[in-house]
Amino acid sequence: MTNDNIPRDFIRKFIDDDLATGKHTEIVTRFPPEPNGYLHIGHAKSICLNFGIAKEFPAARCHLRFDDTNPIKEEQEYIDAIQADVKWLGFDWGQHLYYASDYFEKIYQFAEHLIKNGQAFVCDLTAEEMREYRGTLTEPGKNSPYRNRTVEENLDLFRRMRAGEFPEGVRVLRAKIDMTSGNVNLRDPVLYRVMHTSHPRTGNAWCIYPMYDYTHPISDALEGITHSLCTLEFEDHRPLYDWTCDNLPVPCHPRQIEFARLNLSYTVVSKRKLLRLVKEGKVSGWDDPRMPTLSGIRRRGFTPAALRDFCERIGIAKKDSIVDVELLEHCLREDLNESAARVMGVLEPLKVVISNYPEGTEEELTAQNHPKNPEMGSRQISFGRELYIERGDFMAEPAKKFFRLAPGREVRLRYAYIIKCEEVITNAAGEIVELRCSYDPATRGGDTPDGRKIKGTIHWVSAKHALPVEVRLYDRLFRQPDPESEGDFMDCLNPDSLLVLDQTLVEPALAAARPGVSYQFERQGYFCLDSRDSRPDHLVFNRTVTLRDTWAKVSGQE
RNA sequence: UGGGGGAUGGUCUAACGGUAAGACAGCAGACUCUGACUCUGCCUAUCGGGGUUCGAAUCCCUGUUCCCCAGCCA
Repeated sequence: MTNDNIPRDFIRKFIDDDLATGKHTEIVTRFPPEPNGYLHIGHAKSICLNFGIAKEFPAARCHLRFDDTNPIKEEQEYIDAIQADVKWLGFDWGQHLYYASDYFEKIYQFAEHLIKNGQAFVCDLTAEEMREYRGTLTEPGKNSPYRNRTVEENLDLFRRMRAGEFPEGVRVLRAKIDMTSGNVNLRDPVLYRVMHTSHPRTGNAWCIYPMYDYTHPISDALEGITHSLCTLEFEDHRPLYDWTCDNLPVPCHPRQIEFARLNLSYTVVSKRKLLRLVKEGKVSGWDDPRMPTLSGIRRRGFTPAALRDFCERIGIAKKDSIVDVELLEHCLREDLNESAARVMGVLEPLKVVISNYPEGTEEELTAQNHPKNPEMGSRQISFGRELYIERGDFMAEPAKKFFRLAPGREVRLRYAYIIKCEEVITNAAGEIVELRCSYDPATRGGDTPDGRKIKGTIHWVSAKHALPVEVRLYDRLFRQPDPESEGDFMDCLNPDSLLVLDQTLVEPALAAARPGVSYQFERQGYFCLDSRDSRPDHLVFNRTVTLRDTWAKVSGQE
């Protein structure tokens, strides 16, 4: 039966009921993107819902259908990218890949059916006139003067629309419903408009294209969709969805159910706004690792498993909400903590010379690839007289509760030795440029045979063996939790959302890193190779997310 | 009286007439060769007012408040 681990949201309960009452014996959902842009994390919620249901229920499937009814906005590039994103998220539509454009002929015939039944008419009102006739939210509209054309005239005109006899904008096909309806969507909505535009899939076969409200229920019905899930703003459109199914000889009448779209704190999730970020150069593109697009977060190092877990945890409801990004980060850390191999990388290096370590010698030490998972094995790391540690792991005048390196203090070098800071070397400007330390040969591997407690353990790299790389540190794109609410969202962009470090030194083993594989730089965070800008002679790593940092919280408060 | 939909801790989600639950965040502590992970404990909620009931987040009335809708976009 169904998976007990998945919470029973109201949609799944509807489906449970439909199965229990025998209304349906199989369940069919669909994910219906318009190929006019890239998928973002909001789409992930819908994908996980629709494809998730298909996976959970015994006889169920989910279709991927492109809602390609507006050729001026749609491109093959997006069709390809969307499929790649859905696959990456871990879902499979099998043979069920569809396009609304595949149904154009049927949709057209249905339109003639409506005309013949006196339920649709060709209207010559201009766009502006139609707006005037539509009325307002509080005042009813009035009938178009063309509303009473005969069936014959409508049929003739509509066929000539199809034949390309009219320029764009002069004639449309409208449903004949009710111009006085409180629901504006029912005030004789447009069904077809003329567009002398080539379509990515149908080419120049058509110069009239059906509208979403008319196309969607037909597409759903033709595919045998049982539950047509969409976002809240389509709630008002449901009467039209139902009207369409009720008045056409379609094979079934799917049930449209609406749920709240995903909003995330400190980010924007709307194609229009994301497009603006791209167009105004605030980010490097749709796949900028700071973007909430699937291509962006994939490049950033987010994992499909973390995304799926996230989508499951946020639930499905009808309440407008803003989910805390920290939940997303939590899901990510939880997944990455399990799977990422540990490695050492020094983001901002400070040179350390081990004064009592014999010059010209080096040795190999053993480091665990994952402390909680021995099956991931271990590796050898080189140790020598000259090392680099993180600048932030040394304080000339240590703050209270700071238990890393400071003058006269001891600290453990992870998997290596206990060292003690003997001398601090500064340059003419007074900046610390090097530390002279001594090491305790008895503590090889990091153990303390005498039982002494060393509170601090820090990461390091061997100066001689370290690999210089570029590292990109990302922070949230916006400074406000809800950038969409207050004024122009562009005004609260975080100027520090990207920090590029070019002095970073990492273990040489990272030369073999590949995109899509995450590493934990111990004590720093999770990183992955950048799939776009990294080159063999100039590796670029993206920081996916930091580790939780209690110390930053403590020290930041003082 | 335009139409449609919502209101449960800081955030998200459960409970569907019977002890308001979980997750995230936060706080305090334990553990630790990652100030990570893990573990323990704590904090904080039913929009207001009336009713019905032995008993209401849940049912009724009323008020408040938030969101969506006037594309030949989806």
